[in-house]
Amino acid sequence: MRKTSSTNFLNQAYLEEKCALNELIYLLSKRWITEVLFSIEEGNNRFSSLKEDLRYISDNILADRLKLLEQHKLINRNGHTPEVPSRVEYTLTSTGHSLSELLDGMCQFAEKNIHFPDKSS
Amino acid sequence: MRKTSSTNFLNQAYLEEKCALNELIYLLSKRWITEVLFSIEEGNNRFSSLKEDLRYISDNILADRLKLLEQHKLINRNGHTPEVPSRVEYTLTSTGHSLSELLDGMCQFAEKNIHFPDKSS
DNA sequence: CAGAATCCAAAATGATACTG
DNA sequence: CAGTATCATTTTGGATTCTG
Repeated sequence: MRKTSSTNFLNQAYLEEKCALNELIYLLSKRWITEVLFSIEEGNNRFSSLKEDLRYISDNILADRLKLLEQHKLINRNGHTPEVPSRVEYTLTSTGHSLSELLDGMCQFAEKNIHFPDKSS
Repeated sequence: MRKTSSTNFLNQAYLEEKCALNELIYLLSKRWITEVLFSIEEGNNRFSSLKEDLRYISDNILADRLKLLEQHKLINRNGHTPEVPSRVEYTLTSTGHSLSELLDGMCQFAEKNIHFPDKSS
């Protein structure tokens, strides 16, 4: 739960309102979220399959990221079949695919242009 | 100071090593950093000028972001003139300009394609 | 002016145990 | 299988005070 009165919170809100870019970056900055997106794109569309692919992710984080991606309409969640117990499938939406392409571009940019210093700061 | 032994840290390192994209996103996710970049591009090339433009930023954060941008060679820091006391100027490098353009593209994408849910989670 | 140092508040991550 | 709940750890942001 977030405190809606802190300067910390207010600054975040101010920046997100100022430009949608900040909200997109805020989403992407959640750890593992791009990996989850890519992994689903590669065909890992089950919770367990994703967990296996992203070895070091923990349950609650994966669940949270899936929820976030779904809320932003980047993935679809198909489940709720009453017969089979808990069989859920995730797939990318068209927006999800677009984002994935955008990220590919960013990745190329990053590899070409960004010089990464040592992290001794 | 970060603990280099925590799973938290190790996962971050793992992701950054896996793809430069994650390192770029990690940089961009630092609050205010894109605003600082844009503000410098718009001609605010002094510490005080930036502080004025980005009303709610605090000194230490601004200083930290400038340092980060410099380390990544996205901005130049011209100062150290012994005559004038503490007159420092910041300008974008060519990579900084490229990044700014990339971010413009991302911003358009964000405004068009991303559906932002309410934050009641 | 352009920060650096210190300290506290807040948020994100992750380990573990549990559930329908 | 696909999560949820709780808790502790780690990291980040920001207010304030100080300095060459």
